Amino acid sequence: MARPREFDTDHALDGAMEIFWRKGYKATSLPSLLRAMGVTRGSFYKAFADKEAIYFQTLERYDTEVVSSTLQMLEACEAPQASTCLLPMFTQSGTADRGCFICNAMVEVAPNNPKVAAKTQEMADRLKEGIRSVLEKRKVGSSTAHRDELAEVVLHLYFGVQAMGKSGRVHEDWSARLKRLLMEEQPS
Amino acid sequence: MARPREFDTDHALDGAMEIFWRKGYKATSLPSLLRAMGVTRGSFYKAFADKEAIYFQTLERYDTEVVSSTLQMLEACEAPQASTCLLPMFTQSGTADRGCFICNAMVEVAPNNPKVAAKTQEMADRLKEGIRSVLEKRKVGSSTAHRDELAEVVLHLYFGVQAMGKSGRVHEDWSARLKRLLMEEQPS
DNA sequence: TGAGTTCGGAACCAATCAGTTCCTAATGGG
DNA sequence: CCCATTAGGAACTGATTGGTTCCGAACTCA
Repeated sequence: MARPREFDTDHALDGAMEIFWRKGYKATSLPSLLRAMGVTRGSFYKAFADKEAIYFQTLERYDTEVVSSTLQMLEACEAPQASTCLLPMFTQSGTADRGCFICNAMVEVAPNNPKVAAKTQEMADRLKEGIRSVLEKRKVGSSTAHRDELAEVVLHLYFGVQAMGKSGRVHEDWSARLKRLLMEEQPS
Repeated sequence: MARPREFDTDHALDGAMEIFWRKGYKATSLPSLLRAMGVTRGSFYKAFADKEAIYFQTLERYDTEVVSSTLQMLEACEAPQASTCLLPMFTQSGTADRGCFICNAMVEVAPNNPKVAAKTQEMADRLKEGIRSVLEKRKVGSSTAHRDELAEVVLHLYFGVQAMGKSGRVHEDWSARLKRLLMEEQPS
């Protein structure tokens, strides 16, 4: 019944995610957000409550789209060395110059938004689990506990790379670093 | 000549650094910034140009105060194990709940402010040098190149910890992790 | 003491902020 | 075909944004 939407919700959410990801929460004004979504003010408030609510929805979307595909990539990897599977997470080619949305949300939004804080932690935990699984499958490290510790270290390294990457730091050879970190290669 | 300042510039800068550190750049409104500095509008624009300029000055202050004292702490450390010296960087007790100002600046401000990007990279490099020096002094690792690599890894871990800490993640035993990372202890 | 200079602070500025109201257009069910 | 319901969008809200203007007060130096 009644008049149907003229815009595609998923497409609008993608636009919102893109601009929040690129410019951050505060720096994204409502007009620019609407432009990115291809939606007018009236429709926006009818369909998505308000700015804070849609930000959270874009986080959820990042989880189901970007994080999930990363996990699938890790799961599908058949390389003998764990470092080979994990390396794509350290080459920012996929995320271009926007960095990692989770990292941005953690630093800018999470401190004064408990829901965002909880969601980002949940996503980080999913990533860690994916990393842990890669290590487990290849029996990297000397025990389950050791693998868990290595996964935690790799996860923190990932966020460190993402944070520093936003200031334009060039990433050198993480392939070699990961290999040595995971003891797949002797230090030179 | 002429009327002297009624406020202390350093004290005002400290107030500015504190609020930028805690709330970020965009989220700090001018009124709240002035309140934190204990300065009125007129005096503010006469003494500090504008919001962007004073933000950069607080970054410089963070460098000369916080970063420098961290480096001194690393330099003065006489513990036999490098991990013991580096551990304080991973316990957020010093920075409380504000995280690391450099990390915040990298993620929120650097992408659209080249001066801030360059400054944060410079500070990160200073930190890395401090870490490298700690490792060098104790001959951690198998070579100078290997020590440099480990310093780079520890630096990235530091920023990862800071970023994730802002979402409230609890930090577990980095002491043990650092020990094993720097090969000062065998994995369990 | 007077001239010159800077400070402090209130008032003011246009622009922008997120969010609301309200009316018209479009649609599907009965 | 008509009515209930919802979308679209312009216009408007009050609050807040960062920044400027201006003037009297306070001070130093000659």
